[in-house]
Amino acid sequence: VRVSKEKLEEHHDAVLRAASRLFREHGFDNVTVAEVMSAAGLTHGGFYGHFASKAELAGAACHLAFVDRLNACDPSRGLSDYLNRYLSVAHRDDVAGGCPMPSFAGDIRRQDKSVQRSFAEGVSGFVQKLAEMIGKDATSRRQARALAANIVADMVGAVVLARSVAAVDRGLSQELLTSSRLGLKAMYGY
Amino acid sequence: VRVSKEKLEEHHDAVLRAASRLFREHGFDNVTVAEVMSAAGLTHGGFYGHFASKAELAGAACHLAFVDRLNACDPSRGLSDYLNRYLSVAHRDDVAGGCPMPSFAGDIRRQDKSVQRSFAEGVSGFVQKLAEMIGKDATSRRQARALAANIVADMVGAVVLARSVAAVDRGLSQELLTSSRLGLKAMYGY
DNA sequence: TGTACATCAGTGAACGCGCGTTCACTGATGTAC
DNA sequence: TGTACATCAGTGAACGCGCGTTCACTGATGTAC
Repeated sequence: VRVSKEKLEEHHDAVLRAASRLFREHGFDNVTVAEVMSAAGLTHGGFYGHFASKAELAGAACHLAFVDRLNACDPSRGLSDYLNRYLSVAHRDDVAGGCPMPSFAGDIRRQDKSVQRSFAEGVSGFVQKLAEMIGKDATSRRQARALAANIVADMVGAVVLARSVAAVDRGLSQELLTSSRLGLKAMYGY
Repeated sequence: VRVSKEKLEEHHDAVLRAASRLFREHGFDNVTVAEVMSAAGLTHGGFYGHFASKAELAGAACHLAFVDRLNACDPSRGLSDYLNRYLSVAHRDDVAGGCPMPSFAGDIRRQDKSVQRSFAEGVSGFVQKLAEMIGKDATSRRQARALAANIVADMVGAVVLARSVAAVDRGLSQELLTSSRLGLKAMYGY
């Protein structure tokens, strides 16, 4: 059932987008190739016409997740606004469409090196972007980068932990988000 | 090959200890029952004489990891010393014997409810313990708890991220640990 | 422009492999006398 | 204390099931004339 070149490209994108969301939601190893293809409206057999392996898809999906997230972020709204959204219940509960760092950080060590490189690039880029947002408020470049790295760790840790306990201890989950939100504001607002 | 009651108890403990380390190192779903039993010096068939299922083992192993960690921690050495050790390269690289929060946080959502409860209890207890360490230095109980929650998020996020990029970007991994170590000291030392 | 044919994206069955769990069996332990 | 037997912790083969990957086949696309 050959399809036109436009359809072929659409299918490729659909597979990649479906994978990016499904991998974030359930982790690389808990999503089957068949599930990704089905979410893209195709059958599993055709997968290897689009990607050489599941690992290659994982790398591409990880990269796409970071790119999407960086593009969606609007620096002009300021750091405070960004932290509020990142540490919100909405972001905690939108795992599939959320930041790839809390989703992938725990699993990435067990993935292929290429996937790990894709992830590390994303983390580095994210720290850099945050450092630039901070940098505007004076301080040296080194200090901004160090502060950014600390903020990223706090943000990611808060969301990872808030998600991990959300199903069994709603209050603790909320507390983790709120405490980091307030703590971070007190910190970078010094 | 029936064994004595003492041996039986020893075997039970050995299985639990092996599971606690292996699960922390590789994640619940990436360790087989056979591997746990083998690490305990037994064969896989005898497993169901000790535990009703792999999920039950996961819950018990998670609980044990938190208990071991809390017992090992010495509050009298102070918060600063504790942070230094938590955010060290040694702790980053000792996944099997390290804190269960960075190891389990990402996977726990996909485990049985009983395992999630065991984890949430551990997190809550950890925050509480940290709050008590902070509480000594004056401040109200509520503030101490909020500060503790933020510190925990930062610590866990830094270790999770440092581990996730360690294999492909040593410098970034180091940077994340160091930035959080310095940032946290500046914060709780205010 | 219309026709004939080669190409190849997609389909679904099948292959290997690994894992959680079960089970018949073994032989040392613990107990009843 | 010594003996006979029931118990049961541990063994290893086997069962079901799921998943990544392969492959023969299909039929629409794109191209050569």
